[in-house]
Amino acid sequence: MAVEKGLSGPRLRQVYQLLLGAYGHQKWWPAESRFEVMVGAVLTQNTAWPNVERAIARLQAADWLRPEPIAAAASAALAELIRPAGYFKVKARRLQSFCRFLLEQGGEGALAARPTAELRAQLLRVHGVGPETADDMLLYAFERPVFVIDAYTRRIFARLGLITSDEGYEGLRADFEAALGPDAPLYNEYHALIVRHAKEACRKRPGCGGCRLQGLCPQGQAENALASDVG
DNA sequence: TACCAGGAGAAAA
DNA sequence: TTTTCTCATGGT
Repeated sequence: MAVEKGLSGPRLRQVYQLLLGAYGHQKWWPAESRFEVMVGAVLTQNTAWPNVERAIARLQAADWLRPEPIAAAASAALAELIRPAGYFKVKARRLQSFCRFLLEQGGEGALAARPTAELRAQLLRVHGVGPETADDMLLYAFERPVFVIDAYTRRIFARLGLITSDEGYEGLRADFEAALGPDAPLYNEYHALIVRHAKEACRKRPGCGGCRLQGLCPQGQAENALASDVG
């Protein structure tokens, strides 16, 4: 199955169907509550997910997986709990900023009642919440039709020749959303499949010979297969 | 031992 | 305004 060139709805849906056919539904985000999704979004910044899971488990064990104790904690104590996620001093400050914002705003319910654009702008004003983290929260915690552009998305779609690797975050997000139309469940599944595929391909290194979707492989070794699929 | 992983903010140019 | 630097653990 060849993937057509250019970022358009039919082409994006073609890639989506390839991924869905290979991996099935991913049922994301891997969390038990909206708050856990938001905490995970901060902790996963530039960090592998298994390390985030350890940090979340430590928060849970301490009964700190709530905004109140995190907001009120000594930064050093919080940092020690989330140490496995890396960048623990930085992320402790970021988590506290976010939890204080959440409490000041009246909690998750109050945020959930706000229009997407307004909520996104507010999230972006919180220390430690950048575009990708805000969009993770909007899509996975608040089920808003916001497409998350992460390193995996860039790598895979650049490899396919559908985007260039240096496109800005906001422009790229707008392009994906315009091509697919507003559809939160689709964005949810699509991003989850992209991450799944990137991890799947990574496990196949070196060579990716066993990758089930060579034409979408994010690894450089599969460029020949990619070219034949896209061409 | 060296490199990379689901960023973001601050400082420097 | 844009680019570079810093943060840090754990797995491969």
